[in-house]
Order: sequence, then structure tokens, then C-alpha cells
Amino acid sequence: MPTRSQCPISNVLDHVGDKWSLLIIRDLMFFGKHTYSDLQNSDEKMATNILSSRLEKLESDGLITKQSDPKDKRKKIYRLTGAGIDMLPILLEMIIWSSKHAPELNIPNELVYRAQMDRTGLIEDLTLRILQ
Amino acid sequence: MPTRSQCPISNVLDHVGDKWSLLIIRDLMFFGKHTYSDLQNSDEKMATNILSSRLEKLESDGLITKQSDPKDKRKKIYRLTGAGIDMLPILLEMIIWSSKHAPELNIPNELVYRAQMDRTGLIEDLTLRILQ
DNA sequence: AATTTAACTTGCATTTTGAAAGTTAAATGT
DNA sequence: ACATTTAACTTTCAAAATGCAAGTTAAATT
Repeated sequence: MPTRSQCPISNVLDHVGDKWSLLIIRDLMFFGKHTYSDLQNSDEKMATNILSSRLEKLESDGLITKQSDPKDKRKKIYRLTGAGIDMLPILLEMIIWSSKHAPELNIPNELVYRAQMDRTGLIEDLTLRILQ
Repeated sequence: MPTRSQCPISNVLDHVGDKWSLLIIRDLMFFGKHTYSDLQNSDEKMATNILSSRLEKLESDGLITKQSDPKDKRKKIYRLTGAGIDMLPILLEMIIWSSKHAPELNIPNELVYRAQMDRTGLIEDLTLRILQ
């Protein structure tokens, strides 16, 4: 997406303001997914061509990296960059929003509780987990 | 957008996961815009038919309300609901992300500073301002 | 009474999305 | 060694969403 304005919110949407990009980031962040086929098997079942084009954009936007798996050269490993990891607080706030406004979804209580009571600690812990 | 999964992040995107909805919420939240023509004049210049369809969806999703202006019956007043106001932390995190990863944008320093050092206070103040 | 304003709607071209099938290279099984 | 399977895509084409321009309607203003 081309830059639409100088607004910081609009800027984030220029990177992830579509239906799929943030779900890819979610899968890399919370579910330890790293390969194309991992990502294709999310609950939302995104079309493979869309997944491909989103990965390409996220990489060129500097939110993820792509590298070959040295043990199996068919596999490509996708990882979040620092900028990608820094989307975590945005995702946490979305979880909090849903816990309040869509309580019918079953969201892990502990996660919501900690997101509100110990944000900083949770963010640190998750960041460390993503990095290793 | 139909419900795609039970994921709380996906759920938020089902409401605002397009290029425009969050910008409408931003304009109602930060810029005191309340009418259709106000909203049409944002920097990003969204097409009028898209604005119309987004307002309709946001209203039916319970994020905004629409009422006639009693003083000028041509005008319709759009306002955030509680659920809409509760998107504020998500928007704040987007501002913080951009302040770190797109420093070329000129983002009010004070806002970023306070968002990080006094989140709770800032959210309270902005919420009060939105409500009156 | 004529003009302007506000909030849309309509029509149509362009772009994006989505579903399904196909391709290629590397790994695995026999 | 050869056939099969797996992983990561690409291609094709139909369907849906987006975007632009022009048109409509009711209420306010001149």
C-alpha cells in the first residue's frame, strides 16, 4: 500500500491494514509458526496466493525476515524482526478489547489478566520467547 | 465481514480490519469530527461511497452511533460508543509503534511521551474529552 | 424563489481477493 | 536409483471490493 498520509495510525495501517497481515504476525508471535505451511493452517484459512503476497510485503516492509532452513532446503523460516515484535502491544490491546466486547470468545483468562495487571512483564516475557 | 474464527485478534479485525474504519475512529476520537463532510475531508481522502458503507458497518457493529442534529436537520452527528472509545488503547499503541519505527513522521512528542509514561492518565483524559 | 449545503446513492471501471489447480526443487521411501 | 511425497510457492480465472465521477434529495440560506 502506498503511503496515504503522515498520520502515525495511517502509517501502521499502510503496513498491516488489511484482513490478513496481522494474523500472520499473530501466528509468528503467539503460536510459534515459522513456515509457509504452518501459516496456511491457521483457523482463518487464508488463500495461498494471498499468504504469499502478504509475506512478500511484510518482508519488504521490514516486519519479517525469510531464510532457508539449513537442515531442509525446501523449508523457508519466517521470523519477526524487531519492528514486527513491536506490534505486540497493539495485538495485546486487541485481545483486551475482545475480552471486554466479545466475551463469548474463549480467550485465555490468564493472558487477559496479565495483559492488564502486568503489561510490561508480559511483553518482556513474550518478547523473550519470540526471540529464542 | 463475516466472523472468521474465535480468535480475539481476528475478531477485532472483523470489525476494523480494513484500510478505512480505524481512520474514521481516529477522526472521531482525536480530531473532534462528527459529520459526514468532516470525515470526508481527512488527509487520506476516502471515497464517499466507501465512507458511507463503513459508517453503516461501524454503526451496525456497535462502534458508532448516528443521530440527526436538532439544530440543522441536514446534518447527522456521528459519535463513538463505549466500544468505539475502547479502541483508543489500540490506536495509542499504533502511534507509539510509528514513533519508534517511522520517526520521519512528525508525531506530537508530548503525546508519545505521555502515552508511554502516563498511559492510564492519557486514556482517562482523552476518554473524558471524547465524551463531552 | 433560487441557490447552496449536507448527506448521501448510483453507475461503471479498476483492483483486490479467493478458490482451485498446477509447478518446481528438495527430501524421503523402497 | 527411482518413484513418491513434501514444501513453497505460481497461475488462472471468477467474484467481490474499491475508487472515481456524476447524480439525487431534503433542508437551510440568500
